[in-house]
Amino acid sequence: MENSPDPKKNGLLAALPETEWRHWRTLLELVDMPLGQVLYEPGVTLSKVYFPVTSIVSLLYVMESGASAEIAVVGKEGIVGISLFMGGESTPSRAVVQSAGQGYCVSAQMIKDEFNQAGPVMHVLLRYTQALITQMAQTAVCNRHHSLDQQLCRWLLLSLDRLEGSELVMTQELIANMLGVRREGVTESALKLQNAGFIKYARGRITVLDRKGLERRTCECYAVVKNEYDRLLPPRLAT
Amino acid sequence: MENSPDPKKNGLLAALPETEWRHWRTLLELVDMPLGQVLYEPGVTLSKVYFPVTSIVSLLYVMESGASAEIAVVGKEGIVGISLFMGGESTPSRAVVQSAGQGYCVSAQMIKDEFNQAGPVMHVLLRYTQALITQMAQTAVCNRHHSLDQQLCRWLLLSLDRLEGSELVMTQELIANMLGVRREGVTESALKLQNAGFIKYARGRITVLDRKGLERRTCECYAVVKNEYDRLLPPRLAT
DNA sequence: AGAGTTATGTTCGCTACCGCACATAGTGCG
DNA sequence: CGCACTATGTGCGGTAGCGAACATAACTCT
Repeated sequence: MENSPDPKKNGLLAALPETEWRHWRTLLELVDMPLGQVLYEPGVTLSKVYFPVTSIVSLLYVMESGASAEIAVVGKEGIVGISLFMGGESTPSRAVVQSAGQGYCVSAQMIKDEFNQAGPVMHVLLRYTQALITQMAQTAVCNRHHSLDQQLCRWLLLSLDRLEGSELVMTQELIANMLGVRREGVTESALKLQNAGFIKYARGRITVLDRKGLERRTCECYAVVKNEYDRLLPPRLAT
Repeated sequence: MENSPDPKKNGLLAALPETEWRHWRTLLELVDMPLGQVLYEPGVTLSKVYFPVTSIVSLLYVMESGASAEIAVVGKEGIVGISLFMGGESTPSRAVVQSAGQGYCVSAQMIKDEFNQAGPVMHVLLRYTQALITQMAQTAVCNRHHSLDQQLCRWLLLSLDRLEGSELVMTQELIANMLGVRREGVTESALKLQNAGFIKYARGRITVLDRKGLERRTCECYAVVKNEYDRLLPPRLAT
């Protein structure tokens, strides 16, 4: 592909020591990840893992009724498919591309082999997994206690952190699916944010105008998660 | 202590291969775990891990406002303190003994050493961690979509699975704290369950009379979690 | 037995969100 | 241009759970 993004734009790949890295380059396959693509289904053994670079992936659980709820979101800081190295090989949730982009793909066998060498790769992946756990835990807390307004702010901020720029391509309908609420509810909350001058949007494009404003309006959950990611996966002197 | 429970009553300890086991016996220290004991606090580096045997431990997040929400529950199937071997050494949540009992305690250094041998101990712990992740994820889903009635059933069943017998020593006030709801709400839901003949209770003692009844009334979340624990940690030919 | 404490039961007004129905406005495509 | 489609806006009745205040009942300690 003409302009492949640097694999080191993915935080986990960037965290590999130089010796590991030379080996890994050869294993990585760049893939396009279009909106809505399902990376894995509940209960199905994974065959690949993905390191998003410009894409964002939602882990979500879809109920028997068809209603859904996002459990966590993975972007350029992480990896999709932790159950492979955790040993379960599958999960009850589904991974769906929430924001189109590219990522690097590695086969199940390779990631397992690398992990099982029990070296730095393993330790990075485990620290990432702990950060992911914090995100899930805080999602549970937030779902319990916070208003839709606050949750929308949190969600926008989490997405923003995983993108270049300040524009999200994302309909309110989709956001509602992720948050597990009504589309109308998202419309109302989004209006409030727009009227406050924090965002502006039109037909599936949301532009964040005032990040600090969102941070002021959201609940503590965002900061808890952010701090934990920063603590566990300190940004390297990246590209 | 006169009548120490068999350490192998803990599912993870029971899953150790015989060779590991002979070594481990010597590391385990039996401890009493009284109701309300805090095993770790948010952000504090853990110094021990706990393998509950007859106790149940809640992992919960306490908000700035003082409100709380349970993230997951750990009993004789698991271990309290995964952040030690995951590499973070601490978490933003708190671990509190929800049902008094005993457990086995191992120092931080020992569990890390054992884990870092990258053998069967590590693999068992990681599979357990994946099961725990599923529980957290499902808690998030349940908090989003299900009624207090259903959540109470789920909570009772999760506790029941981690105890001998069918009596829980637990006030409605405490349950409300765990679920992150009002005490009055728990009273109302509990009344419905009592009127339906599923449970009976009085002043901090809840007796489950009809487990199947609870299973019928709860949401799918309970079964999802239970199945995942059974899949990831198949019961051995234990004591 | 009596007093204080803890656990549970009940009521009331309030709010956020739901489900539904429908209105409006951009966008793409013939 | 005009039509169909998609995204967003709005109104309305219903309800689950909230916060607060208070009632009752059981257990504890002296």
